Amino acid sequence: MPNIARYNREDVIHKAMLLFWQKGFGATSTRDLQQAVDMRPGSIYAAFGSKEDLYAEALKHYASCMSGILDERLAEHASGLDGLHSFFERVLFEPVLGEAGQVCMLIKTLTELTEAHAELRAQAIASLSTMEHLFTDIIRSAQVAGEVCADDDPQRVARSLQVQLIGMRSYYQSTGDQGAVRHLLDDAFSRIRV
Amino acid sequence: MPNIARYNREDVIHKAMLLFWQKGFGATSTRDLQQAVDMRPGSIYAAFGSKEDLYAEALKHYASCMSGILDERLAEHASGLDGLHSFFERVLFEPVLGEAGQVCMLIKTLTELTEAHAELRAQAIASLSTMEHLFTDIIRSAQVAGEVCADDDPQRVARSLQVQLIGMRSYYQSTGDQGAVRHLLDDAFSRIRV
DNA sequence: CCTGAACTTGATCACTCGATCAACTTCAAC
DNA sequence: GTTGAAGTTGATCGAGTGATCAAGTTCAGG
Repeated sequence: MPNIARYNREDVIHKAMLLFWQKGFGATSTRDLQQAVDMRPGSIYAAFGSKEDLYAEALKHYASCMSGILDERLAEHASGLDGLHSFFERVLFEPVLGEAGQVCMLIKTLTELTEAHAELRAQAIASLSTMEHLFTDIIRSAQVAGEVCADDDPQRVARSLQVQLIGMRSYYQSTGDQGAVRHLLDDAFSRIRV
Repeated sequence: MPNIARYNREDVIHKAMLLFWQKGFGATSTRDLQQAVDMRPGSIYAAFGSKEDLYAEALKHYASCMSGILDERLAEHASGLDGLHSFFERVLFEPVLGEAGQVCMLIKTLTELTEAHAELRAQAIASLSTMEHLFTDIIRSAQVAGEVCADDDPQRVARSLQVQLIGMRSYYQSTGDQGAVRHLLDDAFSRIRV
């Protein structure tokens, strides 16, 4: 089997993710993608099948990045709750692209797409669910460690945090008011600490 | 001045809003609009100028509807906090269109559009700010009435509620889990009640 | 009746979209 | 060096886009 692809698949997916994340699925044209990843249409379609398939890869990559950042922050803190707090800070205030905070790509996907793209929606929903479970495990451990009130339902606490993160990212992207979001973030965590 | 428009402007704006809200700005074609409001392109452009101008009207109408619902719920409850709670319930669980809850149109606008549509963004941001101020006034009154802890900053409480509403609407639209959102909503209000 | 401005219509414009494909290039295997 | 499959290229496809406009329709004022 001669000749290997001239492009780096992971690099291409990463660049496509950044563009899709920024502009959304519909507003990103295949021409935009061609320029961003420096590939011609034939190569892109040979490698990924369709615009939708490439978006699916980008979405998978996004979810994987988020999990990676969470793991990283958990490893940096002895306390799971501190690690989670640090993850929220990272996601809100140290954006991967652009200046202002970006809305979660999973939420953006679900907000933009209808049932005409049911597979992409299902994929985004599954990733959101995975994140919620990760949060729930962290809260449960924090209860064992005595950081969170043991009477609270860990799933409800985790869900509330996820909803607040979603809201804060939207709010921050809209207003750009970092001070306000800082308060919102600190309040959210101080409420669940014992 | 002979001959008056055959269409009802408010009705047309309302129908356009429903379509724009459901599909988003970019995914709504002028043909879709023509069918939805039963007008031909020339009439629409004569009456509204452009797709963007019509969206602006739809956005204004949306914000006006939301304010109207809030006023309505406040009038129905002696307690401002109860009225606000009722408003949240209405917005989350009694959607204007479709079955599942819809994401806030203001947030959807800000999530979808880039600085290429700066005016629409600015309009959405202004409407969000107006809602936050309305919430803040309600919280302030609730503090006077002894329903909310007087030590809390009313703006921060209002902002937190708004962020949680944004998050809950996104979460509900994604998961469809009404029970979970009910808990989130009740928790959000029970946290600020004295 | 007419007149004529307001309004409506549907064909049409220039353009962009996602996707395709025949022609071309590359290079491991022999 | 030759082969041939993998990979690449850019022109191109048909469909759909937002917007325009000449022609047609409507109806209050005279």
